[in-house]
Amino acid sequence: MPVKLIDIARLAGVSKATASRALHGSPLVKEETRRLVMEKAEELKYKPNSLAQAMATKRSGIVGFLMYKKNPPYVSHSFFGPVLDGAIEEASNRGYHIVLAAADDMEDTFDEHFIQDSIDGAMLVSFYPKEVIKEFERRGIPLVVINDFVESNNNAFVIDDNYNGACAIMEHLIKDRGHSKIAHITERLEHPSFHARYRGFLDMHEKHKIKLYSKPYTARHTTFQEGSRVMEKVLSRKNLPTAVFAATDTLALGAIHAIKKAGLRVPEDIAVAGYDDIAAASMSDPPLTTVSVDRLRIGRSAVTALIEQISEPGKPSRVITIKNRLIVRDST
Amino acid sequence: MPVKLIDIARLAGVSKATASRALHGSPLVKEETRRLVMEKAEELKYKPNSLAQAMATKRSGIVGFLMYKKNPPYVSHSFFGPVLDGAIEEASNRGYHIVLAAADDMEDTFDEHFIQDSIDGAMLVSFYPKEVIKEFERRGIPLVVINDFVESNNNAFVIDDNYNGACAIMEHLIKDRGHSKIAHITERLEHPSFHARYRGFLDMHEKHKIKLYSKPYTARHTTFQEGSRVMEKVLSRKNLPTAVFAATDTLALGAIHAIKKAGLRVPEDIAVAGYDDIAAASMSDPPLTTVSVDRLRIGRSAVTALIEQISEPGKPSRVITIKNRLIVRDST
DNA sequence: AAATATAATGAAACCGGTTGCATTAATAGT
DNA sequence: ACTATTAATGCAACCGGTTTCATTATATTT
Repeated sequence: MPVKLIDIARLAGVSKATASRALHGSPLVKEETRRLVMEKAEELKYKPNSLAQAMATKRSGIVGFLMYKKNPPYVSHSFFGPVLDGAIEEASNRGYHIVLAAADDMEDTFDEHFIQDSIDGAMLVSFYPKEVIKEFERRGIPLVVINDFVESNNNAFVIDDNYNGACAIMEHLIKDRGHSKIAHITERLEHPSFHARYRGFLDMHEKHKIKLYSKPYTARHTTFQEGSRVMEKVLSRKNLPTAVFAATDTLALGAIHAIKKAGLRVPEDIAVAGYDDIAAASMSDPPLTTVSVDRLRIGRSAVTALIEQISEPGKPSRVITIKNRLIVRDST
Repeated sequence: MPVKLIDIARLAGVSKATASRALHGSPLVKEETRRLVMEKAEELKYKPNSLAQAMATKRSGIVGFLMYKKNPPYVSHSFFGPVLDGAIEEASNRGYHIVLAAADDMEDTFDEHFIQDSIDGAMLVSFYPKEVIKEFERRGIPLVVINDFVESNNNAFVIDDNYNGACAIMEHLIKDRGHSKIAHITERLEHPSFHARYRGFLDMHEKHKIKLYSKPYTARHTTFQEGSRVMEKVLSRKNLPTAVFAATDTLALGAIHAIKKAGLRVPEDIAVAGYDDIAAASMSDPPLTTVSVDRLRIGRSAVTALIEQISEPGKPSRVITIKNRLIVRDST
């Protein structure tokens, strides 16, 4: 039923080969012939079958956006969601499509029917084990990793400038607001992002010659409840901090909740700063001071980098750092 | 380089045809042959090329998740995000993949390279014009529409039970809390969801014999800022309401912000209820009373329904209503 | 005008599977 | 033992494009 290449070829009185070439602007066809073919194509509203095309060219125009199945939310995650949004936008502009996949483990990742051979490349978010990255490389699938890094040869890594963001927050607390007893609430420090933020936390203490208030408090997950729970632990100490730097906004919002519940005021008694600038950060009471991570840009850059990897196979690995911005609101 | 069907066929000493049939458990092959083939396939870790397979069977195993380009955010939207999450989960369980597309207008939607002929069906979120839905039907592409409805023959519609949710909120405000001056903040009433919520608002007035406080206040978009701005208009009246029913949580949170800013307390001076139960609703101060819309389930049901439409072409249209739940928190 | 170079075209193979139909092997019937 | 069925298998066409290579039409050179 749908119009096929052979249809317009016949109508134009040429072969499939010529028709195909004409539509791709090959210099091998006479200008006159090309016009004729295009005219007919236009007339019949011909659209090439993308599967057949992918089959023949070994280019599907599809890239994968891979998430870890362990812990939903996937795309409704306050970080991944906007990243995906940016990726969609960029992909759409460049004629690519994004297919989503959530896998349990490495084997699963590559068993995924479509990953196997039908995508031109992939983006990895979440915290994938290093071997997965290696396996992509082994199979020669172009890959871009978001917010993680591992030594390798042919990948791109798009990373928020966590260290500088954390430094900015800390200098704001120390220099602009004069704090010197600052608690740090974070999640798994093994993760590069949290680790970099922690390093900023430490280094600014050193730079401004103030001593640590305490070791970091570690939440089990990045949730409001955990932020609240961990903050309660902080509040149970005799010696309270005057400020809290939470490694994510979600944790920060939980912390604010706990502080208010304890009858203290934010920022008068304890100031709170977060990281990410998620939607809820500007809607909280008080609005949260944080670091705005340009997640849309991360997504866009990831797609851009991926397309580069695709079109220049063998391109050496590189790290793309996305700048962020301190947003001072009323919580500090 | 990758293992092809012909490879394992040769290794097993059979033809491609037999190999293919063996792998699909066709009753045409001898048990013994099948075992041999499967063994070889296992050995070489054979994975069929999904594009070739799609090409031959005219089934790609891909479904589209279509969004409107007009107003990002796409997937980071507090409603669409979780819906997509649910869809991912269900699709993943059933061996389907989801490809994302954002289009500007109808033409664009169908020009989208991949939509054309490579997806088995599609889900429509956002507020698509009716003609788009008709066009899908005309082309015979299985379609599921989320949160909208239009008379048609072969589609499924997955819709939150907006009317009952709104009634629940209103009865809570009226009966449990004794309010009788209730303002309604909403967005474009043309949209079926908002319209149904509004009907609930009206009908409960009638049922409980209380008269309307005012006409609905309409925000230009569903944003915190708009919620706040519109609430300020309400607050500028001499005769203040004792409660506000906002058609979305985002608007409700904006309203709370405006109320607090005006020096009034929530819920003591003015109670506020929202709708959706987005993540921020439980993190606000005070935590928001709202209707929990099971967006994950909406996404899962959409995929389930879509797969049904795909496997039973010509199946008549139906509406699938997803139940919701009143969540009473401290804002009322 | 003939020989040679170059521009356009088409036939056919290919991408990697699935499936209709003809054919051969195995089993059943008499 | 010989034919009639039925069970297994393979050949080849097909899905809808792209691309190599041979071939024909046109232009250039002498």
